[in-house]
Parts: sequence; structure tokens; C-alpha cells
Amino acid sequence: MKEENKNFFEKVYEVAKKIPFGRVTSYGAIAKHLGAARSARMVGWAMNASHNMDDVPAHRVVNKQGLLTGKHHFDGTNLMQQLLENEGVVIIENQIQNLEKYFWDPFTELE
DNA sequence: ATTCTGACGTGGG
DNA sequence: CCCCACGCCAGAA
Repeated sequence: MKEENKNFFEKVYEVAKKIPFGRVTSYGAIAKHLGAARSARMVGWAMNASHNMDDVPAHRVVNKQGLLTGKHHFDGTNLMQQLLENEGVVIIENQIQNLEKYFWDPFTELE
């Protein structure tokens, strides 16, 4: 792994860690914040790697539709959903309701 | 070294 | 509104 990539991953974790309780964000938003808006996939990949890190709440990161696309990667089948619901997020059929209300934009709130 | 796939996003038909 | 294709980067077979 190159240093630059490491930095990229590190940044992803850094942002992910800052996601407030009961809030969610999208891969694209994070990627954009990192300056790699066209590499949203890499953010997801980073999340996959983040599985080793307990500090990274990957369950708070969903796609722009508010769909829990990555729930399949979690331990159970609906662990991700349960974690979010536990934070007060309403999810129906793997989809977050009132996404705008829960959405956390790194630019707006983190900057 | 080559090919495919993947927790995405955007754009065009 | 639905479906398809492309771009992007990295890792695994």
C-alpha cells in the first residue's frame, strides 16, 4: 500500500469517525470531501477495510439513495439496519426514511 | 501481466 | 420513470 492511499483511507476513517450519532452520510459525499468525487467506490472499499477498525461506524455510511447497500457485508444480515435503528433512524426495506433529515454533509457540518 | 469485480455516482437514451 | 453504460481506483483470482 502506498502512502498516498494510506492517507486516503485515513481521511475516510477520519471523516467517518466524525459522523454524529443518529446521522448518516453517503460515500460520494465523503469522496467529494476528500477530493476524489469520482472515486466513491474507493470510499466503500475503504469502509470494507475499516471493518478492522472499531472506531469507524461504517453502518452510518450509505449510498446516496439512503439504501443500505453494504448491509450484506456486515456480520449478520440486518445488523447494519439494527445499528441505525438503534440510533433513531427509520429504515424500511433497507432504505432510510427521511434521509435528508438524517443526512450529514461533511462540507456543511464538518468543513 | 491481464481480467473482473466491487459498500458508488452521474449521465444519456 | 426505467435501463444501460462509463468513469474511477484498488485488490483478488
